[in-house]
Amino acid sequence: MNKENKQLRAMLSQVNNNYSALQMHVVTLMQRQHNRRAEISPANEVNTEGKVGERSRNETIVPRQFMDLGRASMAEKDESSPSWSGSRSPQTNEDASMESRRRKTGSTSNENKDGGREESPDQSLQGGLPNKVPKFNCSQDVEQASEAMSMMRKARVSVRARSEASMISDGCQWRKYGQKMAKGNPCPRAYYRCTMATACPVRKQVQRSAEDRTVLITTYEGHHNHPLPPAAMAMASTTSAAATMLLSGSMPSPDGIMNSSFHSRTMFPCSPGLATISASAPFPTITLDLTHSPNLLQHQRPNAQFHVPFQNLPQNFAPGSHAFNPVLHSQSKFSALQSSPEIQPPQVGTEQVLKPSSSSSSDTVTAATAAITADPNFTAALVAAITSIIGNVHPNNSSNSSTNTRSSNVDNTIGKSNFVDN
DNA sequence: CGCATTTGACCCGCGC
DNA sequence: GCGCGGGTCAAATGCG
Repeated sequence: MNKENKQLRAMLSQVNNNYSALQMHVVTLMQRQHNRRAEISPANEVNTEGKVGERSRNETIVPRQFMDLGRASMAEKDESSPSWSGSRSPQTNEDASMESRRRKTGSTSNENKDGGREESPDQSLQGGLPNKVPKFNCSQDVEQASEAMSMMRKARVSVRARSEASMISDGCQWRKYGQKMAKGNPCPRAYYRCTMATACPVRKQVQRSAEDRTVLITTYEGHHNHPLPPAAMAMASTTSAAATMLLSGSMPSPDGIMNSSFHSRTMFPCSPGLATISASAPFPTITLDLTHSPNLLQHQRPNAQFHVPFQNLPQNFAPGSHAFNPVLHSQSKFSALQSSPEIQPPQVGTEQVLKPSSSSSSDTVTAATAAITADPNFTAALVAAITSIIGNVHPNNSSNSSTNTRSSNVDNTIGKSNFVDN
């Protein structure tokens, strides 16, 4: 098991490294494309109104597709830093406006009291994606990146798992800051904030399912701004990747597949019923359902060296492809998808089913993330890693009384489940 | 005594 | 404008 763990960790790290390399590549290409567009923009100004609208729509798509890149680029100035958690970034205008919006009630007494509220959400990714990317120079990019970050803060990853405990352990330390009765559910919803760092913006909500009280629904939001212990890394990476994938696949082009004005849900083909996207505005949410698959081992192949789908992506990367169309990329990896009324309560609104498109566009960050997600081997391996890591680390991770309740429950839920994301 | 949790109050967005 | 519901704050309370 330990040996396997080491292997898995090494692979995970390699995956992240590849991801980082890919990010850099993409950002470089984006910059080139942006510069090119800037050069020809005067010609575009004589377009019809419709064309102009279309163009501006495209421009809003780009930063959101690569929101991580934008955030990372702003967060990290020292490109030589190998840090996974990255350095703290300066507060962005978006944050300031968000904060002022939140605080515009006139009460300024605690304006600076709670550092977390002042924190920029443009932290390194939950789970720590490298921030080693070129910096945006154009102020428009910065603006767009800020918007993207704000969206990232809003993106949520929901994990459904069977647990008797009040909270599943994910390796992080959480402090409860509120509890509310939510409409339509007799069980209260608890609100937690990460306390591993003073200003960590990550929050999570924990609530039992109304339909099945044994199911615990944990919803993560935000990105850690501090290094994570291995035990937390697994879950954080998972949720972060899921959020990234969700957002990269849900760009709100007005005529897009996952228009944010829709309530859309999507299942992953590799594991029907295990992962669901619910992109209902303004908080697109991806749900990872760990309650359906009875036995992880069923999904593990003996001697399986899990395949990392995008390991060769940089070579395949083609700037002229659909690389900048997130919708198409989501489509390219979501195949034979179906709606999943049994996973989440039926939602009012339109359900959209993503259909496969031509495969030539399968080499972007979006596709890579989706590919990881869609790989059952990776998924199964990650579950094993998480399970064993939690088991190993647990004795040292006792500072949070809430997480102490984990033990058997977590092992029983996560360990038996088929974890859907990377 | 210090820290975490509880819980009522408050803020804010949204729909009517 | 008003009410509702989700989310957060912060004083009170509990606990080790």
